[in-house]
Amino acid sequence: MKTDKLCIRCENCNKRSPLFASLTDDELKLLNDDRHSVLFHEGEVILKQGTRADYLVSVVEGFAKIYIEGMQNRNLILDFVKPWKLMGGPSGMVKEKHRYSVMAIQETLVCFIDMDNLKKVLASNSKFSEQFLIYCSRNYQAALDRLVGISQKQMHGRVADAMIYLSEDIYNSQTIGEEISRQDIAEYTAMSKDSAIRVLKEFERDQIVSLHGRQIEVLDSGKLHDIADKG
Amino acid sequence: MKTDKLCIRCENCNKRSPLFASLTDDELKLLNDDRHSVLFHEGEVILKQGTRADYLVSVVEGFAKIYIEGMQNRNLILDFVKPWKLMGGPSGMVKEKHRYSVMAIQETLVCFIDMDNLKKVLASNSKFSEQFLIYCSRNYQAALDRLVGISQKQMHGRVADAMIYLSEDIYNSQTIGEEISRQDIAEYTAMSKDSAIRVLKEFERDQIVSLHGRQIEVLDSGKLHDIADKG
DNA sequence: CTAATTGACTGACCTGAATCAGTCATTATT
DNA sequence: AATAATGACTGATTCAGGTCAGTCAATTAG
Repeated sequence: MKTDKLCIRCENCNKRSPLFASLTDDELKLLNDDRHSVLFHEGEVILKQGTRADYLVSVVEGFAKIYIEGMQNRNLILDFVKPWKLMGGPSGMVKEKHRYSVMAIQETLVCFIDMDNLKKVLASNSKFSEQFLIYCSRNYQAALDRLVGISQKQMHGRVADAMIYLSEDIYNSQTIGEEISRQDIAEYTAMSKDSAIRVLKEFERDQIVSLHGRQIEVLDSGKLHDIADKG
Repeated sequence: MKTDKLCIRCENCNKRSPLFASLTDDELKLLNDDRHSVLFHEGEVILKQGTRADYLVSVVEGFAKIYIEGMQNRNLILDFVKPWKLMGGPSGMVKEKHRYSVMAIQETLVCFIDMDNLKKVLASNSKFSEQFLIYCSRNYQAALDRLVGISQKQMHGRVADAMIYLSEDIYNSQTIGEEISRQDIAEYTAMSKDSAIRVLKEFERDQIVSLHGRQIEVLDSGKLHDIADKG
């Protein structure tokens, strides 16, 4: 980890979360107190499940995954994150331990914002506080969607969901980059790595995707949506 | 549905959610505008998935279940609710459609609070707004816990979780009341009704619970926790 | 009082998906 | 250059859990 990137002060930072748009300069200055930014390399843990949630973490640059370390060393990937996703909020609000870990998938620059300062700003700016609440609501709704998907769809549907999510929401492209491993797909879809590989291969056989090493190209997004809807 | 119960004004209501404790009389008066309380009978739908989320719903008296209507007519019960649980908040904040339905399991009295009034109060009272945010965070964390439980535990562990939750958090008693059907347990644990029955019978055989019709008595809470932890 | 319905329960069967034991290709190590 | 390690991939096997068909007891309807 090095800290030599130029994320000096919140007020000037053009990479800040759009959520922070409604803040005044003074409020940004407050968030800037005790704030520090750190560059993480691929595979490094940005935030570890079980540690005290003293900071709100903002992804400024790069790519990471949020995952829960469950039972018997099985992980469940909650989300893949790019700028400008905030993390640690929900746990931070209740000053508890983090319920998930975050790991850099690529070189990733993040900002650690002191939770007490965040709370002060939330108290002083009701517009911001409303937006933060909406932001948390969306996280909740996403969790509910995954709950239904994981509990009611079977492998093909879940992999289709993952392909759709990755290509449409994360990569905004037909091709899913090679930073996502088969293991990641398995942990995102709550299945074994072998099964994930099998399903992907079947999708390839059926001309739904084409596989080039780790890279996945979506060929037939329509069919993908069908499979995702059918379950 | 009838509305003849004596839930007249928020300011005097001793049954209001403890979350509302930090509100002033004026703020309660604001929430009271357009507020209405309704009594629902067993089996009646209090809140229907897909309808516009214009109200925050507060359970004042009774017992209900929150569930998502998923694919192929399968439901997933998110939670059993007693007073003074609030519902519809997260969807309401984003003025979207409700992501879940709520059905009365027993005769249940609920209060519908206008979402715009709630937003005004959230904006005016930062203490309340913080508590509401914490409340939403807890919902989110609960969803994450269920996500891990459902995706990583197998039947016995999931049923054990359900038994623990129902007896320790909902009923505060060794015995789980007969208003919970086997189907409910199946929908809460994301498994088929037949499998739920099977596991419960096995628990009875192993002296972990005893079954009297629908009523379930927890005999060995320690063993239940073991099973829940092992998965 | 009988017939129909409902929900708990059970055994037989079947299938989706995990596990295991490997191969192969690629990258890292000595 | 040889060796080890890693990750994608595959087929065979195993098992958890869903489905189905049906019984029984309790309630409801005619």
